[in-house]
Amino acid sequence: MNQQVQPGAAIEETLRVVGDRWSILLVRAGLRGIRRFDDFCDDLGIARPVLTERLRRLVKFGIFERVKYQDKPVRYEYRLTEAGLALSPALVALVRWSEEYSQEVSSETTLVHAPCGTELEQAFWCRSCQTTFGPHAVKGVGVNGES
Amino acid sequence: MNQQVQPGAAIEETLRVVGDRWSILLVRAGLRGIRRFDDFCDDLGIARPVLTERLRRLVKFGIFERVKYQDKPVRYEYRLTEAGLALSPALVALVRWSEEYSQEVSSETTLVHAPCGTELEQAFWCRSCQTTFGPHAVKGVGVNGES
DNA sequence: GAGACTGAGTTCGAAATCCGAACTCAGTAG
DNA sequence: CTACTGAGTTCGGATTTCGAACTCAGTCTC
Repeated sequence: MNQQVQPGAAIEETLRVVGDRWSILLVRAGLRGIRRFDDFCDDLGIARPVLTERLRRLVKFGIFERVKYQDKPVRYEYRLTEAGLALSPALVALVRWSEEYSQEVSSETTLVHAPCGTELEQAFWCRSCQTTFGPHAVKGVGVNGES
Repeated sequence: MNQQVQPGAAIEETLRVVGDRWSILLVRAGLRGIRRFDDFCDDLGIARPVLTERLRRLVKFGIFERVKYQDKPVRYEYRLTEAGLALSPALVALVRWSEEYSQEVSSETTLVHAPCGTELEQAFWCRSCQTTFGPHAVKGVGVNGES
């Protein structure tokens, strides 16, 4: 008996969709070009029933779409939608974090700025001030202006 | 039969720590200033045994630290470490995403640049080029230079 | 100094999830 | 006719999660 909307409840909603061990990995696989059921299955080592359920949910929330790619035996594949692609900043942030802080894994991949190959930094950008800034200068503002 | 290291396996490792319905919410609560067991409990509506286990794990992975804040009855609270704070870009990315794509939740909170109050944008930053850029210009580079 | 309260957990059984392995079903290839 | 594919579904058992109630040390109130 609860569930009153907290400031920032949106993220709760999001995590209810994407906040399990697999969904983000599925998005990641999607970004890597994986589309077919069995390929997701093999790539992630996810159990089939779970994959079925997860894909269905991600489709329902508009992150993947189920597209027929063949008629004779009717076959569908799963493609990231625009909303799905838009999750990539979050993914990148997680990859960056794991590179920096995750112990015990040799990060054999680094993210770079494609044109020049320089390792990227992630920052927030204020259009008014024309500056980048870190997490310390971020603040949440509610409709009624509460901190 | 499995578990060979994929490019970007670091994120798997990270999601094993942080990729459940609660951990990210706990970090978020930490960022909002919540520190005590019962407060986490009330704020998130998480079951107590799960909270116990989750906090223990997050401490083990260096995201929270358990700090004694009182002696008489010995009491501990949980504070975000630097590594924990460093998760905020990922959090912000998720909040931004939910603001933009999550249906059915009125986002009553927006993230802004604290000094000026302008709504923030999230971008990647290349130190060499002195530019910001979006996800399209991001590329992963392995130790051996594979795409 | 007896009773109520607090904060930080534990213990418990019931319910929901996850897993691996085997099965289905339509169509295709030889 | 048999073998194979891709995309699932069905199954029983193992693991997690849940809510509610209990513990335990110390404190506060009278």
